[in-house]
Amino acid sequence: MGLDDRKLAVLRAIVEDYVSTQEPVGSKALVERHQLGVSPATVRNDMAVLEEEGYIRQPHTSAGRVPTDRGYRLFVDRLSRVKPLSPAERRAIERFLVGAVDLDDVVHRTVRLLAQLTRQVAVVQYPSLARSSVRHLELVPISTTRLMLVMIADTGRVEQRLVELPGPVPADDVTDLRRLVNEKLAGARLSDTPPLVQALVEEVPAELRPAMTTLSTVLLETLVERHEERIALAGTANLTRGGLLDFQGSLRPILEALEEEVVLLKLIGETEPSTTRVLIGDENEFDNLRAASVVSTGYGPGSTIVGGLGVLGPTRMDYPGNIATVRAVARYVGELLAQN
Amino acid sequence: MGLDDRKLAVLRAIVEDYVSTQEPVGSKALVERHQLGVSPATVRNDMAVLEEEGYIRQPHTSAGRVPTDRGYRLFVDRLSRVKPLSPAERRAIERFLVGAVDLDDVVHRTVRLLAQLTRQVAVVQYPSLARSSVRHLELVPISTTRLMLVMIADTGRVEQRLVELPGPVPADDVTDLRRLVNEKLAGARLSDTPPLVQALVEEVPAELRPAMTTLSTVLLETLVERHEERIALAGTANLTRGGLLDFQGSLRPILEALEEEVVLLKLIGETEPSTTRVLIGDENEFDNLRAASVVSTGYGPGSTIVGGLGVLGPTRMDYPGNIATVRAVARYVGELLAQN
DNA sequence: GACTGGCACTCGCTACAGTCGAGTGCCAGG
DNA sequence: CCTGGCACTCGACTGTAGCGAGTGCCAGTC
Repeated sequence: MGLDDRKLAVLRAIVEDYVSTQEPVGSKALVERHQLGVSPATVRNDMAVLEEEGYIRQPHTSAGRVPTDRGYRLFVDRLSRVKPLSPAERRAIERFLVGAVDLDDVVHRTVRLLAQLTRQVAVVQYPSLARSSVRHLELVPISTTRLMLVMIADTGRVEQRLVELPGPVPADDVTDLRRLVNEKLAGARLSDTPPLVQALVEEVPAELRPAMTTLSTVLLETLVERHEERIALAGTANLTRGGLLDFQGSLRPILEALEEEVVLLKLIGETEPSTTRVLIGDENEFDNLRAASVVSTGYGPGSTIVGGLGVLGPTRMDYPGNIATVRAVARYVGELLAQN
Repeated sequence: MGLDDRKLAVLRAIVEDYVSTQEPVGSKALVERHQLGVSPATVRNDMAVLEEEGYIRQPHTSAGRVPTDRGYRLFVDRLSRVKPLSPAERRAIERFLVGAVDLDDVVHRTVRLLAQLTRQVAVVQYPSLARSSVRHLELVPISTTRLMLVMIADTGRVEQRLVELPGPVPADDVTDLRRLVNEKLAGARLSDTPPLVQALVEEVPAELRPAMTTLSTVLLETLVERHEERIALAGTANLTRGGLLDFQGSLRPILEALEEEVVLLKLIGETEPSTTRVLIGDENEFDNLRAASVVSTGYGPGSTIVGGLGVLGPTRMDYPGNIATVRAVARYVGELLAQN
């Protein structure tokens, strides 16, 4: 069944009013606040249709209407335009991100910036190792039987692992190992390394074989197979705005979900094309988040994508504004990464 | 004014009951649940005195008594014995911490373990750089004018910074720089490095001077002066247990405080002797946390202390249990660090 | 056929009165 | 110094009533 333009305008008005007032909106208030050009009674008829179609609902019989998840979906897809950022916001983004000394620093600043601009919970995934290439591998002797393996990725990520060698390895051998490993692996995408590492173990001189074997095990198991993803989070205090009306009274499930890296990664770390993704309420696969919406997108230097970032908040959120902010921040971060 | 033994027993009973039931406790319930050997009326008289002295109070005129912050303080100082951990808890700690591959991993596991055992918010400070020594400094060329400086500390921490060189530096010079820097700084406490770095810049051959100068700036400014502290957090969902009765209805101030690293560091990152510290309610210097208590202690390999860890929860918490758990976990972590 | 004004109806919210009961403070007596 | 008894307080809960925002429906108008 088709909805004519006016019904769509009514839906849009309901969403906008509800988002800003947080109260069910009635037909009378609607015609007063928006130039719909019709009477409340007409609006009521339209509302009845919208309700029948599942776009809005009444919390109680004698209350105004509230958008459903489906209503928000329609609003996002067809009724809203991405708001351009205000100059103040643009300046804030630049000011915030300039002067980051370090990948950690970039991620940290980004996540706080996002939380501050959107007034929601912000989530930023560190550049994924799976999509990084090896820039350099460093072996630092800790003792004769211990090495610290430091991997520097082209995305700026640095990971380290302690390697317990099967026996003592002299300093010269460590130098050889370092050279060999770098010759073979530097520049390779992390996902392409397994066969290379395999080859390394086989080609290596006999006396280095045992050390190289344990080294390769650590490398493959802790860096490649379970590719270590990291996540930064900020703005959880924003969940308490709207005083428990959002999230039907309990922050518990939300806070629990936010503690699970796996969940967050699923939310914002998707591969997908570079479009912005919006998940509304029960579209979400996690029960804990059925009262929340997520706006996320990928970021990376140039047009490649190395990680995701986004915000999470009540379904009653300012979608156009948040979408715009998330996109803008992702773009700036991408530029920042491209410079390094 | 002195409190006799029975009054103290009454206070202890009130604290214990209130902590477990979360409801104001009355005189009748008290004599039923504890073997005090006296009648409710007597208990009432004792309560009146305790209230006058500020150890307990009545939420409403016709309600039972609730401990005040001062009452908890007395309880913690004089009325409670540290609970020995159950074997199950000991096993949990060992099981949880065995198999950590990495300092990050240790800290991560520790903070989750603490949150799980105490059912409170857990906070763990990474080993402080200020109390670490330099184990090794690595310089990785990124381009001819860029280096990645990687510092590995004896505590296992690894920090990296991008260094923009004033001009191109050939590979051999980087090797020289690396050697010089390590000869001078390896083994030094980070806090002792400034004069050493100063000397380095002066001693270095003229052609390396500019590079060494920028290098030393980065080193001193980002690693020594503003000593980068890091913090891990877990268990925020535990704040919602006790359904908003704790924290007088709003998690907001607590969540805000937990987002401020500075605040957390002040809470758990104190120098102090190796005793366990308990901050109760308004003893806390931050207004946001006046409804919360913190139990914290230092940890480190052997008897030295390299960082702090602890838990944060409502003033109505199981102090003896949490103190025991915090201590035990700190001890295990210390042992773990000593092994590396 | 679409829109509008009018009207009866629903139902959550608030205020108010009344009851109940847990808990207290006090006092006289052991 | 402790205890049992007793009057009192006051929050929690219940039921009732009135208010008002908002609705659905219908007959009338353009």
